[in-house]
Amino acid sequence: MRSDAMAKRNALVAAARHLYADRGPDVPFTAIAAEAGVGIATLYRHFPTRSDLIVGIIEQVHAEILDCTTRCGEEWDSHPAGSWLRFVRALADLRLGALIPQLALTALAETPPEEAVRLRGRALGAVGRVLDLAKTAGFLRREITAVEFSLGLAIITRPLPAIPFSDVPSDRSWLIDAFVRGVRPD
Amino acid sequence: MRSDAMAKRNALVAAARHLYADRGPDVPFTAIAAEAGVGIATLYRHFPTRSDLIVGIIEQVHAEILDCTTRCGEEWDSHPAGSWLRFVRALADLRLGALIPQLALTALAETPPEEAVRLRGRALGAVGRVLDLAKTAGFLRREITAVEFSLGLAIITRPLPAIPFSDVPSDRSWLIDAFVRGVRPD
Amino acid sequence: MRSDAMAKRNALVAAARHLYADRGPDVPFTAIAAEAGVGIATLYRHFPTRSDLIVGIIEQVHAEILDCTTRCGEEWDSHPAGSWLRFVRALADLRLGALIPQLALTALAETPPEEAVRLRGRALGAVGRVLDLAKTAGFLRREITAVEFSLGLAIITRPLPAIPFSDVPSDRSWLIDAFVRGVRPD
Amino acid sequence: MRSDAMAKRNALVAAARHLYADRGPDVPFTAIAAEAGVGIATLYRHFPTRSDLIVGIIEQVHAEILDCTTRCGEEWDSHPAGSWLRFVRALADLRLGALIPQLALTALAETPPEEAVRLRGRALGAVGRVLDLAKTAGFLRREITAVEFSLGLAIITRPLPAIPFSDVPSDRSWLIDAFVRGVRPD
DNA sequence: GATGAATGAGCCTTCATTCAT
DNA sequence: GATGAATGAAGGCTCATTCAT
Repeated sequence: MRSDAMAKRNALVAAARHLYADRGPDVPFTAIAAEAGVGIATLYRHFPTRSDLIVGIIEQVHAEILDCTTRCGEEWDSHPAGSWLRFVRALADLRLGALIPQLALTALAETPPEEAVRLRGRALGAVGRVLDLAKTAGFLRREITAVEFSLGLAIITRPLPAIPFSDVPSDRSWLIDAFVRGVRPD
Repeated sequence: MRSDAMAKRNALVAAARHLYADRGPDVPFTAIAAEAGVGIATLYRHFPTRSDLIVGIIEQVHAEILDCTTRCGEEWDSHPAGSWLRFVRALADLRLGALIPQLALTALAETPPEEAVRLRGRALGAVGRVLDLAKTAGFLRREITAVEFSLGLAIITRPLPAIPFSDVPSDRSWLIDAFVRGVRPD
Repeated sequence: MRSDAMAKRNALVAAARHLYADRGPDVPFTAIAAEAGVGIATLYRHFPTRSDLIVGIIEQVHAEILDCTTRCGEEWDSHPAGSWLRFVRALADLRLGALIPQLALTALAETPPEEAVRLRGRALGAVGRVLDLAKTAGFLRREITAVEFSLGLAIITRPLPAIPFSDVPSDRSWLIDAFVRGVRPD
Repeated sequence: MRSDAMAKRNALVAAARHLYADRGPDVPFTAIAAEAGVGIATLYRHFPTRSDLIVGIIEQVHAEILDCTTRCGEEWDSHPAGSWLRFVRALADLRLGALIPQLALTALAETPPEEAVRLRGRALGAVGRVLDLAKTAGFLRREITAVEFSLGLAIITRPLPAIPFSDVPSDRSWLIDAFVRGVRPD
């Protein structure tokens, strides 16, 4: 039963992450529970408050960010330029922007959960070390901080709600590439 | 009496736009009516559906976009570079991003209102003409379309909900400047 | 419409008072609204918080307490003993006890509503003046305060939930009479 | 193992009784199980229905009532007046009133459990015998029955929810004393 | 034409109860 | 036998929308 509960917990985090990214911050909890295939009360058992659910997502994202920075550090020396571009695109693929409104929600009622603060600090540190490599290699302006860089990437990858104009491009790699060029020193 | 009604209509549009930009997309209709100083039924009289209110806002925004393009066209020849930068920043100041969730809402129920499509087309045309000047002057990559450019600007100016971390910079001009650099040809 | 709204407001207060006394403090708001013949949202429009509804009831009760004290004061001189007994029984008939759990509820979240405090003070003052007459006439021990007297009466008139034993007497006048005797000086 | 189960059963009854008296009738079952230091399923194993738990409490209370009546009977002849007063106060200390809402709950679904009826009858009989002594000694009016007397004591010892007025006295011995005086013959 | 009162639908949250381990 | 995870049902509350004045 312990492993079964863990599976449901993971299903809930996955469902929440997917639906938040897909349908915006107003997804009903009932929809998350349904997507995960569990009852609403099960969601509350695993995540008593909204913050707890957010922290659950952040834990996943945190691990994935560390994957990105680790891989980038390993391949940096052999091909810095390609490594840098892959790093930024990999970070962008995490769709960090989808988490912004959730983080904001946790703020309304209280101070951010301690665990979230800790994880965020660690991730920012790891990203900062990659940014230092990039600054040294001339890929990144010296004045841009890890917070700014991450926030910028989050902003331009923040999911748009479905927009009723067919000519709106769904691919946003052009914007990411522009961001990469835009943060380069002159 | 006609002018009185017109004043209330304008007050409603201004209130809606202000509150959407300020408090996010979840502002209750009652709050909009209250901000405009009218009853809720008056809002419904002027704007029977949600889309009608959005169209009302779009009309205002449309006029302001045309202001930007017109002014930019007038000053272009004397100082193209400064004119281009001012244009981008002026567009950014319109905070087009604040409208995105509202536009999305109108999509859920129906096809976008004809009037909105018409206005959007006109604005995109005017922006496109400025972009052509910029492309010729070497400020903008040829492959970037008016839709992409506008959407990019909207994305990076989309209001963030309040975030519970004090180290997040509230000023976003650095991102706009990075965008301007990033859309430049190599 | 104004008078119509007032009628509904009164119906809500009456329904709430009746159901609180009859079914205890856990009556769902839906039941109160249904008893008053209005929708649930109408209840919330008239009484945005639980406290507001309680205050509404207290206003009614307050007026009735003042009726009791006034009448008692008028007839006192002609027949003090009968007047005193009638006064206590009339107070008991108000079933003040039914309000106790409600007052407690308002306390959990916040300090008691100012209006409630004011009305309570006035009612206690009026009751206190009658008690002074009773003390002088030898009907009441000197050490018993208005608060104690009222609370005692509230306690012994607090409604019981329906109890599944048929031999439980529903009439409680014997207890009230015992109270009257018990507060007399030796 | 039998004694282990018995210990848990007793812990559950004690927890339920304590929490009902302390936090009111709305205590969740999970809180009772937690207070007793067992899982929720264990509570259900020992007490399949709500009535069963109530009966468990009644058994304890019943034994304590018999203690009171027995002791009172033993000391009656040497000092009747003191014995009577001690008896009433001991009964009051049992806080029978705290059980009233629970008894009521068992009534909603069904007829009272047979075991409860039997225990109640025995306790009422024992109390009745003490009351007879008191009537003979001139401490108690002849017309007051054992049910009335017990109910009266339960009513005046029923726990009040916390009340938000600081001038409300928490001590209620004055009311019990008034009750003792009030039930005396003239 | 303007007002705001009334309404039902929907989401959030808790709790009693059952079931798999 | 004991545990605690899972569940649906129910109440609290808000909001978009309609109607009577």
